[in-house]
Amino acid sequence: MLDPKNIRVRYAPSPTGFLHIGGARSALFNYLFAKKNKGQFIIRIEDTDIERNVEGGEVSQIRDLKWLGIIPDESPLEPNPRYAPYRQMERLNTYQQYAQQLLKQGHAYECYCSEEELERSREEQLARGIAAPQYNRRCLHLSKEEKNNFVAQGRKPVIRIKLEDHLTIAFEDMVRGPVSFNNDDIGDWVLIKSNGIPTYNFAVVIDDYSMDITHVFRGEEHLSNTPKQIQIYRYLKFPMPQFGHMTIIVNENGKKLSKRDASIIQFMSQYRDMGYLPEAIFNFILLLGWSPEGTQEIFTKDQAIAAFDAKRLSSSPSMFDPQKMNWLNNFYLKQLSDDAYWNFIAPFINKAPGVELLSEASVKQLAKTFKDQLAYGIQILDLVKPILEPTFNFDDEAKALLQSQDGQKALALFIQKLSQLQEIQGPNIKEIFKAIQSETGLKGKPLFMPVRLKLTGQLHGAELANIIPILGKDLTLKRLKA
RNA sequence: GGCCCGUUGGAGAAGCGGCUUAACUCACCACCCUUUCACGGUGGCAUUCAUGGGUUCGAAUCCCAUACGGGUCACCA
Repeated sequence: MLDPKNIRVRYAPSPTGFLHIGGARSALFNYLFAKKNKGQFIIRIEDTDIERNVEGGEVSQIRDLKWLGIIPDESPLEPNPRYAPYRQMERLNTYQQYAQQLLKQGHAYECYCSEEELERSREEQLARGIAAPQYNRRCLHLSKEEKNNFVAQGRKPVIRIKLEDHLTIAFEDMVRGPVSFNNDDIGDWVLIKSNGIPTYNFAVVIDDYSMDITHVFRGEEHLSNTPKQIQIYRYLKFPMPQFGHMTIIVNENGKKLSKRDASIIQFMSQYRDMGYLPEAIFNFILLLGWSPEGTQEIFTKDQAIAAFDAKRLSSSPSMFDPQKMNWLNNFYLKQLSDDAYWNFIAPFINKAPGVELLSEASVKQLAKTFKDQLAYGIQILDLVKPILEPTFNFDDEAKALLQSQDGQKALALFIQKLSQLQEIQGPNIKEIFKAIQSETGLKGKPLFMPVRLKLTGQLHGAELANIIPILGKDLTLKRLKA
């Protein structure tokens, strides 16, 4: 029996791939809804497409979800005995049992049509001008003899549902409001495939019922599946959960993000590998298709749970904006303590070519220098390159500065003063520049740029007073004299 | 094509009949800070809510039509 006071929701991925943005978002909103209502969030694995399942799909999905902070109360790895098992391929008996019941009640029938026959019928209908061809019910009233004939031919039947004709199926969608479909636009679809495995639309109903799921938030692509499922609920007299269909996330062309879409990085593991913080991704997808009541944009997990309200889920599609994602990640990065930041950035910066020239303390300093502008972890490699492994391709402006009398004078004086310095520290470097300025009257670009150019090959970059102590006296002088 | 859903600035969006000549955030632009870059700060950026009708004293907000976009029509989920 459904207990309306105990909210149970689920995220039900098929292990045909790794966790991507769309999946993470479905999971997130289900999770928030559960936690907001003190209910349970469940992960169920829909692995009935045995052809497309991939190795490690299930494990990585659960791992990546947990990384994001989306922690299941129940999953194949942490089952509640009352509801286990959590993989559909382990629940085959249950589906079979209900399919037999439907068969007995006359709400389903065996169909022996071959793929070719189905295809032919489809083409015929198309030729007759029927826009949405559907199953022609050829096998609806098969005699025992006809069945035996098919079996003798070695055909294996599927089980199809017998839809109630002319039935309008209406429901209240938690995101979209009232929605209705007519059964006449749907054909008798397959419940159990000829290999004995249920189709998605059948298995979800049985599972959502068996697992006492009360609310279903899923992607818009399932909206037109819902009437099919509701028909099963009616036949089996199961209490229905509430449905809410969230919009899809689209790419910059306005199309649904497909797994093959190269324009946007969409797998969680890729974001993790690139150095995005789980909190930032959590926060980012939270705001994709949902908005809070006020103007708050930064949400911790607990704040998100407290603020979450399914009524504020958007019904128009949203585009994934990598720029805002970067902004958010940078925001969270800046919040990190120095220690936490170092723990985060070390694996990235330690891969930078040339890093071996520096002591760990210097590398730490170097990383810190870029903390405020870093969008994501591996970006540190680009930022650090001019310092650790500069290339010297000077443009005209740079050449002019280096060759000018003022520039050469400033550079020479800098080298001289730096050589005499005992301890290289930021304030000392600043003092040297000040001294040169008062001795020569030079300022601005001619004063600073020659040193910067010889040191990093760039006209832009982090403050010299920060960089030079990191590189140390020897390395600095070597580059300046080169 | 049938069915279903959607349409507020470059992006995410608030707005739910008068308080709106439309919040907030990202991006963009300008200025300030600054040797430069970045960070930070200040300001600018939709007289208009896809279009056309209607309802109303009054509409982005309600209704209808059109256009455009998307989802779905499998023995995939």
